[in-house]
Amino acid sequence: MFKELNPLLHSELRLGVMSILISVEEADFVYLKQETKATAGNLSVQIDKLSKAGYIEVTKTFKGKMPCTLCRITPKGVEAFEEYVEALKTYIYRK
Amino acid sequence: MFKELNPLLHSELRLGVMSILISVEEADFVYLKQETKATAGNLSVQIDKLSKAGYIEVTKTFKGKMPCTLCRITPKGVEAFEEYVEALKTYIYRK
DNA sequence: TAATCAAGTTTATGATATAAACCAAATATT
DNA sequence: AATATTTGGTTTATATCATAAACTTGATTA
Repeated sequence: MFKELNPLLHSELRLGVMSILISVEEADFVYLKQETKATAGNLSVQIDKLSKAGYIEVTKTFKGKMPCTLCRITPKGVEAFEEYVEALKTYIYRK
Repeated sequence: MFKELNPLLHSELRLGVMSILISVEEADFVYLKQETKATAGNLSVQIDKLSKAGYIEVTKTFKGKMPCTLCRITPKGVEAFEEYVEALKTYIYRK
């Protein structure tokens, strides 16, 4: 019947971040903030959760002298996202 | 870019309930409980929220001597569900 | 050198999902 | 007939979570 919705992905902001990362494969904090229209604090917290779950990889570098937090999706993250989409379909395209 | 996800529908159980009601147009409490595998308490709370939002209509009747809570989706509920699905697609099928 | 801005992080809070506990009526058991 | 159990729920308590506000650190500007 219905598949379970991974609670880590069933969150507007985290889903937005994952959605971006699955298509671009690398994005920095500032870009993610712009695209998702999130506040910095919220984004920081949610990036942390995705990172701790092993869904994304976070690298802290510098762009010139400014700090720059780079995010990339991991294979585990890709898998989780795809599973989440499959699960969603059981709610949306119910037969 | 991303469309907002109606928080009332962006909840596993409420989405499940709406998903059922959009296809069958009438279902009772017991059926919804079976299909969603929810606890009665949780289901009761979520049905109440959907009802207060005007997304579903709840009628309390009897089946024989046993109480029977019937739920039907409203036009407003159909619209909200369809909008939610459109919004979801901006996260899932991102161009 | 003081003020402002950029890029984040930490903390506080309010909302939310969920289950546990409860209730009332019907049915089954002794 | 009284008691226990089941059915169909509702109410209440709790723990988690999303979010924004407040803070930090270093760079840039006035």
